[in-house]
Amino acid sequence: MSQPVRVAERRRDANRDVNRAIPDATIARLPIYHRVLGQLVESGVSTVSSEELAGACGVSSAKLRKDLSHLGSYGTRGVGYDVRFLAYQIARELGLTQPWGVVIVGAGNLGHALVAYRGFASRGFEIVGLLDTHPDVIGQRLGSPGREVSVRPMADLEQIVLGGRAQIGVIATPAEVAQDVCDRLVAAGVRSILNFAPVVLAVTGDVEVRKVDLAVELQILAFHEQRRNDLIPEFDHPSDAEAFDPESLGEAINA
Amino acid sequence: MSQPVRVAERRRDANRDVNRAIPDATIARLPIYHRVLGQLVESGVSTVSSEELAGACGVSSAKLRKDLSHLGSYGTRGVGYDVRFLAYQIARELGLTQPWGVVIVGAGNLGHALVAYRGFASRGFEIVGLLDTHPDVIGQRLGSPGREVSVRPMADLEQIVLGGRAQIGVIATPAEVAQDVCDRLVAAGVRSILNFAPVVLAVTGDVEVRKVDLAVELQILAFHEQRRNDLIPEFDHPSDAEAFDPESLGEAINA
DNA sequence: CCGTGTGAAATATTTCACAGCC
DNA sequence: GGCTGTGAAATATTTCACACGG
Repeated sequence: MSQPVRVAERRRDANRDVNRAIPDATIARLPIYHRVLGQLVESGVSTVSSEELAGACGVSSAKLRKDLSHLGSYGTRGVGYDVRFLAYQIARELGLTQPWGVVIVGAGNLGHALVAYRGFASRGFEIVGLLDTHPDVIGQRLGSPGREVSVRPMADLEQIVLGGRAQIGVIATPAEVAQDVCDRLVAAGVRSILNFAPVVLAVTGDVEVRKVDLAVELQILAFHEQRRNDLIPEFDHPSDAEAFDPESLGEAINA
Repeated sequence: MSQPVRVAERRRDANRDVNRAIPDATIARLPIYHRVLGQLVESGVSTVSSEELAGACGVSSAKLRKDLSHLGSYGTRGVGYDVRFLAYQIARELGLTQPWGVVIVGAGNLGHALVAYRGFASRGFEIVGLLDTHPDVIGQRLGSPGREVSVRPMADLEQIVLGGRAQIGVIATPAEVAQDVCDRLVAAGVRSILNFAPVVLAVTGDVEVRKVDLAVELQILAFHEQRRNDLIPEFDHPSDAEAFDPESLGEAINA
């Protein structure tokens, strides 16, 4: 997706292993470590070994140690890691020690689910805008009592982003309009986008797009499920000659 | 996540490169290729080169060709790929040529969004159950006019799965109950699980779990966003001495 | 010619295994 | 003695570049 990342030279913290690229694979696991560390804090655990933490995160201890070694030497040999201190170091590496503004486009079921999601605010993400085109939902108030968000018209997008409030855009719209929404977000200055629409977004190289695609995940599961069944003799699959009908295919693939 | 996969020896199709492991990285991209091919069919395109298809999928043409080479030789040198034929081959590899039953646990906002998702049925996934514990939502009818689903009580889980209708389970519940739901799904025979709850599920080795985690994706974006800002001198970050307060940390991490 | 299919090279990631430090 | 941090080895994945076939 994106290239491994070189830490800026000007960082001051002597504790940190400066000028080292942190692998993407590691970055993708840090949020898990961070979440589990938070749970350990709540359980009153103050120290944890790589073996224990790795177990709770579903990774090998060697992988965990290697991942953490990219951030610096935050453990104590013979003892383990201080849970709170390690959580803080990971949070800082991920940028969770500063607030991020998120604008969500699309207030359908998915948009509602996102607004309802706890663990947003606690990690420094604030929903600074929730947009939709549908007159019926505009003006609706969502969210928990403390953190209410009201649905605003799409026209407010530029104002919200240009006001410097939103660094991250979330696309929770139908696929048909996702590229348009993406273009408007980028034009307004958003450089980080999380896309839930099942389309490949076209963006310039300086924009980071991550995508979450339900259908993709299900299909990966289906592949493995099929494999499991392949080992069972009763199962059988169509061969080309039997099953490939070039005429009937096609339109059926898309929704 | 899971190990690369060895195709079962008994496959008959002479056209296929038998007994080859297909890399996980390739499997993860096949659904994208499949979806874009479907769009090409709808556009009336009948042949496509690796360069064109790769562009539409956001990958390099070399990667696309290598990926497809794991399935077999389905292109024509000097010409490209037959769109419909390639779509079918990918569909078969992914297991989309057979129907899959999906049981969704949790009929909150996310469950609603999943039921509303088109592109479910068109890829052979049928929602055979939608479960919730909340008395208010049980009995509710959701989904499009043709494909209606009504919310059933959690107690129906075993009946649905043991009836052989559900091969895939989707967990769209609050984090607190996700492990319990997972255990019940597995006990009833489900071996493929898609988890939307922000917890690391503990399962035995024969169960495939994939997870979709909004917070993780946002944090990865935040990391890259922070990096971008690191290159701008005005920005600065707390050093350990200034910002790490072991007392105030902790409980704040979790939702 | 043109574009696929693929060995070989280059990268990236994971795993091993143990030296080093508390 | 125990557990971290890390070089080195093993795997996995991507990229290169070109032989080959239509």
